Order: sequence, then structure tokens, then C-alpha cells
Amino acid sequence: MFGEQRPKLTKRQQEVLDYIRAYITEHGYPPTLRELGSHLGISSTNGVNDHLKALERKGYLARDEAKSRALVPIDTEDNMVSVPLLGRIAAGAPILAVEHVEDTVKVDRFFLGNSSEVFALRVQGESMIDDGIHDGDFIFVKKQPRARPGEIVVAWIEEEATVKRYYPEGDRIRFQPANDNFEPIYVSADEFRETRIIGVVVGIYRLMH
Amino acid sequence: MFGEQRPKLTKRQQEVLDYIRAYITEHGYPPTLRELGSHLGISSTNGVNDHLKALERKGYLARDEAKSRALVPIDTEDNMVSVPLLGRIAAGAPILAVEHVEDTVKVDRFFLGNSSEVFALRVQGESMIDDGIHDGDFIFVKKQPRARPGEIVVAWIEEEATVKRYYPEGDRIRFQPANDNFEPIYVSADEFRETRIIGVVVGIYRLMH
DNA sequence: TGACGTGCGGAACGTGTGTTCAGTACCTTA
DNA sequence: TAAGGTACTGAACACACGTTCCGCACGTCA
Repeated sequence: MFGEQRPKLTKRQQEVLDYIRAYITEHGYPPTLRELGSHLGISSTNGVNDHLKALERKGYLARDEAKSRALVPIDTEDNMVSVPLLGRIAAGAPILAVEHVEDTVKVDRFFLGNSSEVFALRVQGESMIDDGIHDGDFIFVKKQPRARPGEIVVAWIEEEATVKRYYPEGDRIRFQPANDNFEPIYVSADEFRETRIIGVVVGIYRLMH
Repeated sequence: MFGEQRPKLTKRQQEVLDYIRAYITEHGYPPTLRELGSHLGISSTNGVNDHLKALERKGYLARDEAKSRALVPIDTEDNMVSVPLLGRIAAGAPILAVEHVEDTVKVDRFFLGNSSEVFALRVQGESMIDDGIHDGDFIFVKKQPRARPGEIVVAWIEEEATVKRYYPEGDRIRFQPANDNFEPIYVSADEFRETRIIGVVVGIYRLMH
């Protein structure tokens, strides 16, 4: 759960590892020793190899012997990713400010892929219960200013962040709860400037134990 | 929304592409031409190269010239991934057989990451409705033979696949619905061989339109 | 009938690539 | 004081690797 202890990396070794990750992200496959050396300002492949041996020995990198580009950075804590948890939705304060980061939740990469534009909120209330979003659930929100009709969005309505379904209806927008005990919220197109769509709900997570 | 048209792949070309993806998933880096040929039963690197050229020409693969292992499969529709949809759960037939693939659903990679051991099922019935799993929902199941107590699993019970919460209770196992109108299913430890856990539910998706 | 795509085998070429060895310099720990 | 880790240069080696050209067989399409 908490990942085994690994020896600390030197600054230079961290640079090497960071560049391997960046190269893979950019190209889709790992770099060669000479490509690493070229970027890091190391002219000898042996200099690069020394770093790779150190990374391997300290447990940050897996290599396959004598195979080209066989560099696989090792992720800690299995496949968990930290996502900023910004606060309870429907709270009055501006929730997107960095200062309001309450915590980070670790989520299986399964749910997030590489998307960095995702944050988490904890749902307060039962206004979306018919969509299976319960009180206390975490919702994962992909930041984007637009949504398609019918999508569940997080929107900024009347100085409050709230989660509702989004239905544009000509000169007004209907924000529809999924609970018969709640009434829809209507916002006129004029006031739409103040009613920003913060993002769309892309995942729901419920603690199971 | 629907991605540009791409020429259809031949069966053989699809095999090549599938193996490239599988190799990357398994190793963390792409294969060489000879590794591809070895697995596909093609002794000549030229035979493999012909396939790669075809995949590149048809828009399924990006390559960098003359660089080793520079094979990057191209995902369509931005971040969408195809997951095999194996059938309706609670149906009587063995659902994991390849022949029962009904279709593939495209899911945002957000939900899946790189995991290839995930398949989708469509839920039939309302036995898990209190967990927000509704009739017609797609559930994403990570294949694994074990589960932690309380997790929602897909299990093979009495010649049927079903989704329930998993509660081992000493000499028996309770499979618990999330609906007061349904009774739990008890399976003795003796019969556990026939009651295989197929996987755990890692995601729920509901069509929003 | 001829052109084109598919699906290979076989061989040769040139260079990309990881490995290894020898050596230097600096620093920290025992 | 010796040993080991860090951080490289430089050179040489062997083979892994992508490329290219030749060939064959089979199919479809106009």
C-alpha cells in the first residue's frame, strides 16, 4: 500500500529518469543510450549506462538485457495516481482555487489514464441519486468549458458549484437534478457568463468499505 | 465524435496491430521487426515490414524512420479505446468465450488506462440498484480470480454469470445483492470450485443520451 | 489482360545499439 | 587510508536492426 523504501536518487539520476519518462510520453517508445546522452550532454554511452545501472540498482528502472530501447520506468505504489480533491461540491467558496485543495485521493490509473486535467470533488446531497450519484461519492471531473446536452456537468451557478445535467433550451439553460424532490434550475442565456461550466463528470467512485 | 474514416484492415493486418499493442502492454516498449516476425510466423523481415507499411499507409500506425522499435499504434477518436463487450450478464451461456463477443464499446481512456485485461458487460436487472448499478448499465470488469471482501464482483454461480458483492464468511460465501427485493446467494466453500470469481467491477458507465 | 494489393521468402547492406574495458576526477563513508 | 559511489571521456566490438531489392503466388478490379 505504501510502497517499499527505495534509495534516494541523486539530482543527476533524477534528471535522467525524468527525461526517459518525457521521451516515452513524447515518442511512444523509450530512448536509446545515445539519444539520452545527446540530450543530457553526455558524449559517452558508458556515462549514460552508468546512470541506467544506478537507476536499475536502486529500483527505479527495469531493463531487458541487450535489447534496444528496453527501458521501463517503475511506478511506485502500484498503479495509483494522485488527483486533487478540491472540496465538497455545493459549498459556497470558489472551489477551483489552488488554495482550496483539501487533499489528494489516490485512484487506480485505470480511471484516469494520463489525463492531468481531472480533479475530484465529493458530492454533498442526494440531488443526483437517480443517476447513481450518492451523497459522499467522489466524482471525477474533466475540466472543459463546454458540454453536450444531457451530460452531467459541474457548473458555477449563483456563487455555488453544483452538479446537474446540462440542457440548453434556446434562450435559457436548464440544470436538471436526478431526484424528483428537487426542482430544475433555470439560467437565462444572459446570465450565462456568470454560469460557467467547469467540467463534465467522467467518473464516479464510491468507497466500498 | 465519430473519427475520420480509415480503410479497413485485413485479418492478418489486424493480427499484426493487435500483437504490437499486446507487446507494448507486456514489455513497456514496442517490438522489433524480427520479434514481430517470430511471433507471427514470418521469417523474413520484409514480410513484416510490408504489414507495417500497410498499417502506416492506412493510418493505424506511426513510425519514425530507421529507428529501432519506433512503432506507435494510433488511437482513433482521440482518447477512445475499444473494450470487448461480452454479452448480457445473467445470461445462461458461458460469457467469456471469444465467440460471444457481441460488440466493442468505445470508452474514454480515462476509465481504462492501458489495462488490456478489462472487458465490458451489460447489466440485466436491478439487483444492484442501491449501488447505483442500473438495468442496461455497462460495467467494466478487471479480470482477476480473487477479490477483497465487500468488493463488487462478477462471479460464475450455478451456470450463470452474475454481479454481486462478495462476502466470504468462513465456510461459505455470501453473494449480496444491493436491492431489498433480492435475497443473498450463499455458496459453500466446497462448491467454490464451480463458483469462480471472474473479476471485480472497476467502472460503471451509463449512456447519457 | 494488366495493374494493383496482399502476403510472404531470402539475402545483402549499412549503421544503430548495448556492452565492455581502460582511465580520470571528485566526494563520502568506514 | 582504502573502498566505494558518482559522473563522466574515449575507443573498440559484435550483432541487432531497419532498409532495400529480388523473387513468387494468389486474389480483385476495371
